Amino acid sequence: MKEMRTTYDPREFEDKVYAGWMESGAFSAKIDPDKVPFTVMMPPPNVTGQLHIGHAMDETMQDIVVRFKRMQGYSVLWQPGVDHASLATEHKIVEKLREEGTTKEELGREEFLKRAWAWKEQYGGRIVGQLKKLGSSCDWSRLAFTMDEKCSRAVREAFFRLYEAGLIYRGSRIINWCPDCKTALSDEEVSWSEDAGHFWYFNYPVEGSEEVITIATTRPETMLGDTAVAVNPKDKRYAALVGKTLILPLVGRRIPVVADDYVDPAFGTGAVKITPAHDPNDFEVGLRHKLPMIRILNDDGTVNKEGGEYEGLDRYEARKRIVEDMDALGLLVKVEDHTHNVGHCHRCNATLEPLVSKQWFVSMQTLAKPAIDAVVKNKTKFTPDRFAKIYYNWLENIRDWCISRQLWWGHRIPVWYCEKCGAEIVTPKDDPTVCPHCGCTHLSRDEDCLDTWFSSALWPFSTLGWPEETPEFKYFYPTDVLVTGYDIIPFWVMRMMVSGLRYTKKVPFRDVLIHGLVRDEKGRKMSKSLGNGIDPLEVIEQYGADSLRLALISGVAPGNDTRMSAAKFEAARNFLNKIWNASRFVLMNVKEEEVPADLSAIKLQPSDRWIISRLMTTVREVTLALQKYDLGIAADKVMSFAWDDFCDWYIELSKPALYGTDGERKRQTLGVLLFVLKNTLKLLHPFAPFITEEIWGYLPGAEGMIITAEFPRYNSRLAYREEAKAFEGVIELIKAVRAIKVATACPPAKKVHVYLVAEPAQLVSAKRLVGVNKQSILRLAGASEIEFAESGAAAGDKAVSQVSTIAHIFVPLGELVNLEEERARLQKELERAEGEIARAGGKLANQNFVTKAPKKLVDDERAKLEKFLDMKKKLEAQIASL
RNA sequence: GGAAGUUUAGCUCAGCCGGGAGAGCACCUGCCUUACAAGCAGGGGGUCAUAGGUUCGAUCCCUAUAACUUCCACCA
Repeated sequence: MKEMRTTYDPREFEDKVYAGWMESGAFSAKIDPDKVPFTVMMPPPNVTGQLHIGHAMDETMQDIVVRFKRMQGYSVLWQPGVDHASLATEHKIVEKLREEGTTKEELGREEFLKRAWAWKEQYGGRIVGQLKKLGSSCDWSRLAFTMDEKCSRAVREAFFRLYEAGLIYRGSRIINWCPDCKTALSDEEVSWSEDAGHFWYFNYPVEGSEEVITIATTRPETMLGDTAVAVNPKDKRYAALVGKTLILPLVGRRIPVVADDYVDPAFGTGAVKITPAHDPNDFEVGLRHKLPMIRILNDDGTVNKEGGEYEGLDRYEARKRIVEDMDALGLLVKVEDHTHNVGHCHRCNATLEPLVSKQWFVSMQTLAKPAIDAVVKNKTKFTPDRFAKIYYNWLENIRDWCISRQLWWGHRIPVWYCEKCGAEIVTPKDDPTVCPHCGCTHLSRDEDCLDTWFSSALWPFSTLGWPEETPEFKYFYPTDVLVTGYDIIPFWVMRMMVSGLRYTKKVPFRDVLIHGLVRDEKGRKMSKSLGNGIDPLEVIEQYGADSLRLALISGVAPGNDTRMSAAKFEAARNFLNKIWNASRFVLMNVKEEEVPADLSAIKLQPSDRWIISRLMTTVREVTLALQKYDLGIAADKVMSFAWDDFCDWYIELSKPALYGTDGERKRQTLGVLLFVLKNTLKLLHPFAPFITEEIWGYLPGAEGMIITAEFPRYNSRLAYREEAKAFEGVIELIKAVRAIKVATACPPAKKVHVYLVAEPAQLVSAKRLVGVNKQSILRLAGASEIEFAESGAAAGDKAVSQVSTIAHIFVPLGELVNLEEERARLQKELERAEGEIARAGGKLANQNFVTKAPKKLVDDERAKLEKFLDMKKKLEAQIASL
């Protein structure tokens, strides 16, 4: 047998262990009619992205669930994949081109796409390697890409179906435009921030009079596109002006004064300039009053030919010039500081321009209804369920989804236009060559791409081959659980639900497990600009992947944000070191011994039954917690069992047997140690897969790999309830003696003689329990001898005592005892007992409690009262004897 | 303006069905006890944000208040 290294060093084996899993085929999903499928779709990270701590948490949670289910015997498919991330990726490539001194327009579409694919090839594998470092047990042979053939086919089909149903339309709307990325963005892609700006007050002269109307604006340059000024119909100040015509300064355009409820008379001057082409509200006003829409900006944010003399200026330059010019004309009334919410591009952070533009939209309202119903009817459940409310909130207030992007990297919109008759042609599969309306062969394809999320929305079934009814689709769909952060609900969860129900008539997943954000130790979001990001790969390098995983889930409640710091990684690493050494200890003692293979061949001692009982309780708790996706609680239960019960108690208790002369007893104890260790490792495996697999390889009689071993099952025959409870008395006894020694400043190395005085009724069982465990008790309590006596007098005058469940403990400490301190200590004990008596007595004196509370509780209180009354009596006697 | 969340030990956070408040870290006291000092043993520390209510009984349920966080809306 190989020897384990003396220290836990994850770098030593993690890569090797992962390679072993890959080789074994343990990750590969199989269609097995005899098994129940369990499917998880990995949220596809950006293909050229890098693993960050948020991914690490998301992946860890999925891997825990997947490994648990795999060990439970399900036929597991964890489908991995990567996303083309249209805007993010294109943005990076454009950046690179800029560094090279060129642009995508100069390159042209074809050449640009070549560069993009090359970029994807260069960085596409990076994230996959990083996921492997983390231990992700997904089926890599099925690695999907949102732009691969399968997914593209699904995108095409989905678009076709929606188009045919009239749910995709093309129209002019105000959209969020990023002048840097030169594309439209969906509402969800806008990030808002409070920016310091100004409020400029301008006078617009009334035609044919000396009168003026004062408006206020935060974006003076948009006045170039003004086609009206609006006031509230109830506003008496302006009533006379409604219907009059204004002369738009600098431009000279004649524009009307209109009355519209949209205007708040109390805000600003109560008169609003209306720029229908550059503001969503103004757009609505424009529609209501049939105002012209004049777009004044080019795609790059410069003023277009509508701007007259301002043409070609950047929007901010134009703003400056216009304010100066208005001032020169005496039409600038005043300037105020003003902070307001401004939309920014979530990719490049440029200030967005709302502008009117022709885009493709999906009408969401009819699609949203089934998605709401499915959650109402519990076909899909959110964990924690409060996120269902967030989900409803979104879907109930949904607006149409702008799906076209002025990008090249992505799924090109599958719409062709006939150059002759102008017909729109959409086909489900093959590209059209002839116009079905006029027979013309001059067709041109729409230049734009689809929003990345359009393909992501199909992920749960496009990866399984939909629209084909593949065996995979039939077996693995619908999927079981989707794990993602709450920030992705509107982008992704919602849209998958909508598309899943629309195309497959089924919910795409039965459970949605939502987690929070990983923050830094001060609770701040991690960001590049703050430089407070934690690189998961560095953590893996320093502490190992298992430590990272444990740190990410322990002590975290579902859906809550969590703070990460080196302290947490260290704590996790320390725990794993404990496991490593405990295993090493067991193995060191096994050596050449013939250890019984299973429990039935072992004559179990009280301590054996106690640890097995604790193991069973833990198995039940962990299984339950995992089924409820309470991963933090599950990890906590395994860890405290492993450390507190197994390491600190059972291993210590077992030492006398291991170091003793009774070979049979030694082998039997080793049998129990191995049994408990194996089960502990299995319980721990979903959380810390590497170390458990590595140790598994050293264990005698451990067959195969732990990754495919069966997850421990609760066995009621091994629960040993009564015996375990009785054994707790031994633990209490040991603790009591230890406490006495510390409290009396007895040197740890000095062994004490312990006398026990038991109640006659308990004497026999107490003697048996103490007798069987005598050597362990002596060792753990630091005692030289332990014996039963008639009374405390046996311990002599200067004895210290403690009341415990099994017996009243007396320890003679001779000259070491400081009588004053001992009296104070006992007095404190007495006060505690009296407090308990008062509490229990008070409760029992309450007639309402006695009659209305459950009988068991009342009985328990009575028992407690008696116990403490007895304790009080003994303590008083002890104090009196000092 | 709408919605959700949080408030528990010095810090970070757990706490399932209402029935004596928990962990890790930090702190204090001892220990290099032949698996582990990344460790062992013992210990101190909490009006469970505030005020009401329901209940025999509330950290937990209800109402209100306060503080903080996040998402949505986006008055030019």
